[in-house]
Amino acid sequence: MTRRAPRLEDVAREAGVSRATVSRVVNGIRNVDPAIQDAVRDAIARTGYAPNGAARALVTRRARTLALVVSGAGDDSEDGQNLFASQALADPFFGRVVSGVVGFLRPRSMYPVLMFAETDAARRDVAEYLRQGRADGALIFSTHAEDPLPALLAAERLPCVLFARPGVPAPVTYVDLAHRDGARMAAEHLLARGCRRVATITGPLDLPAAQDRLAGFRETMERHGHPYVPVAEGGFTADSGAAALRRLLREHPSIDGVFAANDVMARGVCEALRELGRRVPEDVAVVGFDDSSAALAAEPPLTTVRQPMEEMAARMACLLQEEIEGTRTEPTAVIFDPELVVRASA
Amino acid sequence: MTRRAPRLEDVAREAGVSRATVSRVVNGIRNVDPAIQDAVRDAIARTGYAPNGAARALVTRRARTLALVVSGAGDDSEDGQNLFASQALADPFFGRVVSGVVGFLRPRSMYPVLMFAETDAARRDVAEYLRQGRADGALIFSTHAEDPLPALLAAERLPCVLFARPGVPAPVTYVDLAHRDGARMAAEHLLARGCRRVATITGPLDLPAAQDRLAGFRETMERHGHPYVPVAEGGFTADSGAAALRRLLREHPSIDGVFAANDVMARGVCEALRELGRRVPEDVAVVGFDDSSAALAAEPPLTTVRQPMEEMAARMACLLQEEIEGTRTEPTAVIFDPELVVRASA
DNA sequence: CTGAAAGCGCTAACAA
DNA sequence: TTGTTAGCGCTTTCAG
Repeated sequence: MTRRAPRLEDVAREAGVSRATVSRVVNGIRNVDPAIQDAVRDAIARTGYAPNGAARALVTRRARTLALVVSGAGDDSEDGQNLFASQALADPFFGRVVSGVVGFLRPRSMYPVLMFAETDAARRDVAEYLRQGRADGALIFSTHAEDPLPALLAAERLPCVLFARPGVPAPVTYVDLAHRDGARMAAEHLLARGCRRVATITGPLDLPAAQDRLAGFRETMERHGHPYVPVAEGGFTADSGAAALRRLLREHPSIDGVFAANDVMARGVCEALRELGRRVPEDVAVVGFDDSSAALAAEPPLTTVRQPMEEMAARMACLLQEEIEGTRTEPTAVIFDPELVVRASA
Repeated sequence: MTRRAPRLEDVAREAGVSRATVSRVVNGIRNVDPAIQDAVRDAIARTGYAPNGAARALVTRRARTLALVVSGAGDDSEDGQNLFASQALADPFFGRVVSGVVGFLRPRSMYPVLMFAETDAARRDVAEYLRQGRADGALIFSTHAEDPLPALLAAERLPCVLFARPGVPAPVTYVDLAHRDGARMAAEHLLARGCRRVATITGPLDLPAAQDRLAGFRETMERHGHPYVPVAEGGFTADSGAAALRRLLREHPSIDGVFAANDVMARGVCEALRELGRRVPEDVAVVGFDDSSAALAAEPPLTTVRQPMEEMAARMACLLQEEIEGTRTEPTAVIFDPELVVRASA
């Protein structure tokens, strides 16, 4: 006795009205007699009706679903496909992104579909998924600057919004941070607290964000009379941060301040300093970037440049919706302002 | 000139066959003349056809989508809704789960929809989403034993598979680990390496998994002549692990081995020990549980009981598909075997 | 303000 | 082996 799920028709009969009227009530369209609205709502409750998503999507040409894509730049060298997912999610960055996206979507009864696009095949799958209309658009978070996905989707006119300015220029909407301003804040804070021999550990320099943070930091240091700043390149991982710090100290043993281009590296820096017997912040002050969960997990908690990830991710979803609904047709860029969060490390 | 997306009809005309034939080719159904198959495939390529997901879902009554639900036990006390998502994703556990699920789904051109169910309202939304047929079933990962979601879905006969035996008994399929066996391995390893004053830090004891790990550990210790084992309860967080260790040491200063019921706590234990000037493993050996990313991040890397999360998650997806397709109608339990991974901490 | 009716694009009987 | 056709359940003109 597996009874068929109730349809609009059933509710209509129960309420003594037409399908159209029930549909109007379900979709909150005005111009329906309040009394009838109540009757319909009763009938819905009585029958346990739930509108069929596929039928609705078919006629409205909208899945009411967005894809959340974590995208890399790899080719089809297959192995490590599984690793990509776990590594991407392990980034403390990710939780805040999802939180922001979900915060925007949930009130709209929408939920993100999680996709990984680390190979050519996976990228084609993302495009295919969108073409099938299973998702209306994609929120793209690239781990590499050379990610070909944005261009791929743009070429097919599939709606998408990127996190961060694309490395390969493409007519695409994106959300980004004023990285230079953030780096400036870090520099000024270190100088204000009295640091005079300050170095910086950058992210991978093929990333625009890493370049901008470096440029902003240098700029500000120069303006304050420090034209030469020791620089070491890191890879945004804790180990790479620790290694970069050791390289820096070898050349410049008297460093008293470090700006690391993300919190994860800054945390590595703090650990390395502790091992070397240098106190943070007394001997060396450390400033991170992002204000990710790594900032609080570090010992001591990091002074850092906060990137409002939740709002940025939510805004991405909002921009994507506009693009899907055709409210906006031209690519746009929205740049958020960073904020200095002072904790114990500097 | 926004040309309408090509439909089955267009491909059929292009290939000079009927819609049905194109449909058969698209869906890989036999009994189609190879020559015609080629012609159809050509036509598909020429037109750039992609089957409409909604239309397909409408007629097959299947969305080809699974929900991946992270579920709590909270009520509607609203605040911290956003926190729930980021906290859940911050768990090193999560990356492996997603990796396993995606590994199973991707070859089937399926992708998980990410949902969070930490309040009554959110739980109702999950049920509604399934009732609408926007997803065919749910993979449920509960953070609390008292999670009401499984029972809610089971009552509506909505397909779902749980990670871990439900705290509230319900006729639901689930995947779990032989926790007792895992704890036994930990105990035997500590004893084998010569530890004689061994303590354990448990997870929240309302969780069946935490209870089982404790029981298995005690059982084995007893069998080997250690009827009394100091126990402290933790909360599966690093801080709670460190705190529990300090409590234990206060009562039992000469402890030479600790079994922590997860890696995150074990990591906290290692840090606390280091601060107290005790070496790991020379002074105190530490064994964790899970083999999550925390195990490698710890200093030293943790000896731990591996839980094959990826396989378990993949199996959940598989079991859910069976349930959706009606291949299996009775609730089932699949229990996985743990494995001891020996690293530096014990 | 409400109802009748025409599809949305596809699959799956059933016929040929 | 291929084609014809009847829906899947809903939204949305267009009449009334």
